[in-house]
Amino acid sequence: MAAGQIVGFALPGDFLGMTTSGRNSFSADAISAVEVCRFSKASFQRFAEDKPNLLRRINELAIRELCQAREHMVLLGRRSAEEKVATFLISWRDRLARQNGECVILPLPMSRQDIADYLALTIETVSRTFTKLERDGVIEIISGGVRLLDAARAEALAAA
Amino acid sequence: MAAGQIVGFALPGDFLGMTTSGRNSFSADAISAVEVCRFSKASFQRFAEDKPNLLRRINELAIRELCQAREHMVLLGRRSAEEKVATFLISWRDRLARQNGECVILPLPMSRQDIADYLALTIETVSRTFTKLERDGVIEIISGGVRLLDAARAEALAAA
DNA sequence: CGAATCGTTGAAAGCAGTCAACTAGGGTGG
DNA sequence: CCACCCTAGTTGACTGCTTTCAACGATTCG
Repeated sequence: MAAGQIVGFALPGDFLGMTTSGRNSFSADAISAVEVCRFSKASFQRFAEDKPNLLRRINELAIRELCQAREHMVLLGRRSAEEKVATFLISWRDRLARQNGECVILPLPMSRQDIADYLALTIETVSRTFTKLERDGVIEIISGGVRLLDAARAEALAAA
Repeated sequence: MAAGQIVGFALPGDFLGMTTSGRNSFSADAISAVEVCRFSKASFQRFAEDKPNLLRRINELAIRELCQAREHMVLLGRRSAEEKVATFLISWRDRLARQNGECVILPLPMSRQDIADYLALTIETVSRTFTKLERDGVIEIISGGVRLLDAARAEALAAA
């Protein structure tokens, strides 16, 4: 599917409770092998019925996602292609780091089209921007991902 | 403050529980006279402690906001200035209608700058787009708002 | 080896941003 | 009461970034 809007990439352990809601269809696709735990909304609700701690936890998750969504709005609306891509790389790196520890090589299992949809860019602009970042010595494009050569510069672009 | 990001406009009765969260500062400003009920997060949490119905209700609110935020992402990333403004006008009209019933005259108490920040446009583009919509007979610009002359066309632009 | 898909690159067009001038209202102080 | 200023909004000319359209490489799979 071309030119959709991707609102996020999930990593192992992530909770996707809020992605689909009635007819407001947001769906979830897999870009690599997945194992999922799935609950029906009703039975989950029954399960959580008398567990205020769990409910509060879910609440916090929703609020966190909401804040992220709002951060992402700023990104979509106010940042250049280069800043978008840099921000994407840095936050992707940080999320991976939280899972596997620090690393210089960033695997990017999603397609350029997915990145484009996530950043509200075209696939061509994403590609060009990757190339530009490589020319500038910020990254090196390798098969299935990138090597982050100049994290400081990337962070500067992301923070901008 | 110029060129910020406005994530929403609140109407009477709206719940702003999720707008500020720790250091992720999103703030709320008033553009007309307001009456607010304010709870500290802690005491509200204590109050809601043993009321799963309330917690679930809050949850639904958060999820609704999250979906709206995602819809808004699509708007910010994928729509032209004209579509953005039309979408803003239509959804603003619908929200007003839910409060006061149908109306042709839409009061716009927020400034052009606010609209621009909400739609991730510049004030000039917002102004030009209003003018264009007026030239095309979709709206008439009046003091403090607009008159919606051709709702169908506006809706078409908004749905696009 | 072809076919297909994904990614890269180039050239051109278009939309929104930037910079700047101008208008209209609203409030203040002489 | 009027001159002045200050802000909000409009409009114009121009630039520039991203998109669009198109061709070209690279990799995979039958």
